[in-house]
Amino acid sequence: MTVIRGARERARSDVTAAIKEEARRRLAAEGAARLSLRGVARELGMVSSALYRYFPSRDELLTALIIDAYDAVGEAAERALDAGADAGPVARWTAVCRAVRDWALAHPHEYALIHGSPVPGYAAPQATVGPASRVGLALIAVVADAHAAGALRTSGPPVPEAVLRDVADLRERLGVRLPGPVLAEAVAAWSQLFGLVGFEVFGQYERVIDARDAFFDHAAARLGGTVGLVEPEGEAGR
Amino acid sequence: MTVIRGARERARSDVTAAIKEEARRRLAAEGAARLSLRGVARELGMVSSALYRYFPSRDELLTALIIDAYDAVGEAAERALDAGADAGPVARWTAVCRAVRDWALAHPHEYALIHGSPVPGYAAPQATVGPASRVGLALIAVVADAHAAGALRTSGPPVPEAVLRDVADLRERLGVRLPGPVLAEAVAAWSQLFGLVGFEVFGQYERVIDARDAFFDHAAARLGGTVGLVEPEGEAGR
DNA sequence: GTCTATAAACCGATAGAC
DNA sequence: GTCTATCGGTTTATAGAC
Repeated sequence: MTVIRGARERARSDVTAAIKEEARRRLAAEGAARLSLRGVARELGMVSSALYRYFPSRDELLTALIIDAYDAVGEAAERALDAGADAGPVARWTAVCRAVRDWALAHPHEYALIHGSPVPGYAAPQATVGPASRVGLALIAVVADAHAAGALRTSGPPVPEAVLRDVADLRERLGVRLPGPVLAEAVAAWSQLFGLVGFEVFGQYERVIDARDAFFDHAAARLGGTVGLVEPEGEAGR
Repeated sequence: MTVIRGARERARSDVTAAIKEEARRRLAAEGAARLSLRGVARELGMVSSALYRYFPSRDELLTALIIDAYDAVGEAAERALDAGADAGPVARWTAVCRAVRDWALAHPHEYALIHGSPVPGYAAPQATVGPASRVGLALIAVVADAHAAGALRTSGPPVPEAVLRDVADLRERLGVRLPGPVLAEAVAAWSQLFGLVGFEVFGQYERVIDARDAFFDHAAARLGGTVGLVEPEGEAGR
């Protein structure tokens, strides 16, 4: 009995995975706004009504795709975070940024789904906010570790009071040990990272920048510098 | 005869404007991917085939909307550029950034049209590239004027050679007098600006940053600093 | 869980009358 | 320039048989 139920559930999750996979292909072809259950079903050789056994509505399918995308890019960032545990702070920061960019370039339509135009008529449910914050948390982890190691050099104009109040809230919710101004700069850098990535993925660098890799790495490192990251040898010398 | 033709052409441009206006409303309601000539016509009390006298296809209407949007945000940036001619470089830079952000917040769906997900199946024609560069050119103008006034302090790690070759090309095409590394940083800042704006317009700061104005101004000024802008009193003192 | 059939919409684009 | 009518598609979602 359990075996049969196990088998049934495995089959169900296989079909669910196949639906999502096909949906991602359709996403590339027609975009999130026009994603249709019927189109997915047709491509899978199923009939549209059969899909309703797996996803009760088009929006639920969309939500599943969005969560998967956030998780995928978040996981890529976290992998880079872990792999760079022994590297210098700037190199580690840049590696996390690179991981985000590489994922985005490899999955432009899923990137558009989570960082492009909102889908009209669709409101993201609460279940997406956790996965949505993974990249930001990975970036903050780099900064927090650098801070703990004393490899942080804050500078620049003072952060406005109102912003400091916001990040004090945020710091408590995230449980991160980081000076307010640094956390504020990290949030700014987080959003600016997606400016760099978005311009490249959406084709705005066409006929402007060809050396995309070098350009990105340089800009990402620069961004890390804005947050206060310095290479470890900077601790003593300079 | 000329009077009649003049009157006719004025009527024609009035209808064209009404169509675009209604199309912008539909854009907000259903997004660019689902924008339909039929829907616009219905809302205007026209019949769909009548629209084809003004726009030969849905894509042509989309192109007109895209160009209008680029021109609108570009004009806002240029107005801020001109208004800030007497201000310090950082203040002027921040004002141009603010103009872009304010326009985007006031016209989120048009912003999504030009800086959100590409519309599937639509390829932007050459006619959009001029208007698309206006914001970037305004930002570069701030930097170029600051450079001419000696209010630029370059710093930071060296810009990669390959990137310098790209911007050398760009500099020639734009006819701007600016050191390569500075132009490279300006391009990076240009894209990062749209990260800041996009996060706010697309709702990613929800429950993260409340003091949006202060946060943006601070981040924008910081961005200007990355490019090398300094307040004029920095020339002598410090 | 998958099927057929169906309701009640929607779309772009064109032909041809006026 | 606007109309009717039309072609040949598309969609979400449900009812009910198997």
